[in-house]
Amino acid sequence: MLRISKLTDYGTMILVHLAAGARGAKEGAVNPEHLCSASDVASGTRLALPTVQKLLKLLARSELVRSVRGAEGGYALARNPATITAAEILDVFEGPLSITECSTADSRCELEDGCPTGGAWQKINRGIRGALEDISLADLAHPPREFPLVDLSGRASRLRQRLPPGQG
Amino acid sequence: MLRISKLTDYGTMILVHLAAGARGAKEGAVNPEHLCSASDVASGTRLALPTVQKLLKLLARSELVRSVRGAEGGYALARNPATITAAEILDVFEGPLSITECSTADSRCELEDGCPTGGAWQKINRGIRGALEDISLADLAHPPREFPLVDLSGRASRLRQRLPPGQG
DNA sequence: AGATACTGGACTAAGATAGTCCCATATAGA
DNA sequence: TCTATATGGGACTATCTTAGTCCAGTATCT
Ligand code: FES
Ligand code: FES
Repeated sequence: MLRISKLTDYGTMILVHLAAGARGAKEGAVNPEHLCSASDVASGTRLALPTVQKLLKLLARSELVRSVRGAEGGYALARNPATITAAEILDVFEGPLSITECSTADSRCELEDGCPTGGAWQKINRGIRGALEDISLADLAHPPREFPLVDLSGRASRLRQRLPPGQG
Repeated sequence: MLRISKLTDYGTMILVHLAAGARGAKEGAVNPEHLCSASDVASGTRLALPTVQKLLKLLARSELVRSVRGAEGGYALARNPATITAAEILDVFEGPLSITECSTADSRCELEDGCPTGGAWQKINRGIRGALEDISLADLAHPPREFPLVDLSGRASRLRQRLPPGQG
């Protein structure tokens, strides 16, 4: 149920690597200036290099990761991991697709008139999205810690302001 | 993000039709004895008949719907709509798949050692499932009413006892 | 200049999905 | 008993999506 693609899973691993990899570079403290090359990430995550390259290219086009070209170039997180939400990560890899076809903003559902569910899935979707917006990349990068997986009541998330408009 | 298949969406429409259709048959009160044929459901939901047949066959094999063969036969919900959860519905159509490959019970993930996320998606998945277990088919069948889309804190759902073991 | 490393996009194989169709079986009623 | 009505099980195909690879181009550092 409710699968995400492998690519999204890999992409999350890569993001976590970037979040944690910046730490290992300089004596324990996080160094946002540190750049990881695609090869670095591939060996660090044990994923195939071409796949990592593809995903990093995708990430670099998003707001989440910045890149520096040329020798000694590489990738780094564009923002603090604490301000990157799981919902944003899913948006990058899976697009702004919703749980059902008819709940996307732009697609018009031809069944809507006869549909007896009346947007129930849409509401469920919004609730799930709310939950994902309360989980940050920093949470994902610290597995031993229990992160706050509570409360999908749909109230405004404290991280909401980073989201592009029209995707809720 | 987090798509469910069209078939699952259709299947939910069918279930809602069965839940509501039993009502229309006899003067407003729900009649659990009323059987809907596949053709009834197809015209009621405006879905293609072969697709409806396929989905009803699937549903009949699950615990959610019972069937009567032969002339004057048809389908009806096997249980009260209030005791059927959205999580169960997803299980029927999408199988017990989890949000990521490595979070299913039986599949062993070969990346687990090097995986930096340490089961974060699994926890997210469990939370989402908790939310889906708190939404009943009866909730889905009453769109005007606001149903309780709150609290995915992971505590035991009050409907949990109907779920088959080993899928939480 | 030459090496390094990202950028953009094409491309393919494999798998999942959506939808249809056929034949067998069960039941009710004439 | 015969026939119309329905479900049961499964095969089958076209289409879309996914996963993974590869190449030619561009920017930057030494
Ligand atoms: S199927 Fe599109 S609105 Fe319900
Ligand atoms: S990728 Fe399988 S456990 Fe993380």
